[in-house]
Amino acid sequence: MEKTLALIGSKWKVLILRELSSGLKRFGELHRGMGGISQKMLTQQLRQMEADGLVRRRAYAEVPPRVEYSLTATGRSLEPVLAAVAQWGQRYLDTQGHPERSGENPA
Amino acid sequence: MEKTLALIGSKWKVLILRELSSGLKRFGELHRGMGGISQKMLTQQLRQMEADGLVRRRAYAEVPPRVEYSLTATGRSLEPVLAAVAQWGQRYLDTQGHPERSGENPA
DNA sequence: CAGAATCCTAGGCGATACTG
DNA sequence: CAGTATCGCCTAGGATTCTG
Repeated sequence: MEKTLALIGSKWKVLILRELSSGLKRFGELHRGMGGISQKMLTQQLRQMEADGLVRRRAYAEVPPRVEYSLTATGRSLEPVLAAVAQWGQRYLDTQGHPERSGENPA
Repeated sequence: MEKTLALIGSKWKVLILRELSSGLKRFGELHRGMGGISQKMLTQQLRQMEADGLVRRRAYAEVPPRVEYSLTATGRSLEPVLAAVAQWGQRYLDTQGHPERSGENPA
């Protein structure tokens, strides 16, 4: 539980997961794909996720460097969980948008 | 999704949720129940969760102050989600065996 | 292009003291 | 007992620069 949170508890990790769930991507692609993250952060998060076995990194020793990232099986196995979280969030926002008078605030 | 993480993304919130899932508790009880949290943090987290509609706070204007916390329906609705997360984590630890990630918490 | 190294700042969070 | 207010450390994380 706390372990899981440590693995994906940051917003960046979740965003990376989402980006990569649509398939393999290069570093710059990833970087551009999710505005607002510094490349330092991106690199750092990716490294951790790689160490945690969620992401696979494939580097090609070419002159213009090319590094591709993709989800491992473990990483993909998170999708249902994230979906559950997302669904709950959706419902939460929904509920909060339609407040029902059920006598919520007693005395 | 990000919204949900904002609501429960911290380890403390999750622990509070767990504590309260076993029923209503007083402040000090909560405080003792989950070692390692400062009362400032506890208060702060509780206030946020209250504002987010996850927790209900009931204060009694008595001479020895008594404040009781419990989960709202919304808070309880998180349980399945948290269970899913916990289950995934359990499986992860199982699969990975003993995942010792370096740089996590150097003693 | 991908990333490592450096610098620097806001603020998260713990510890402590005070109050009703 | 259940907070609030204050101080101060520490590190997360952004911006910038350099390299292969």
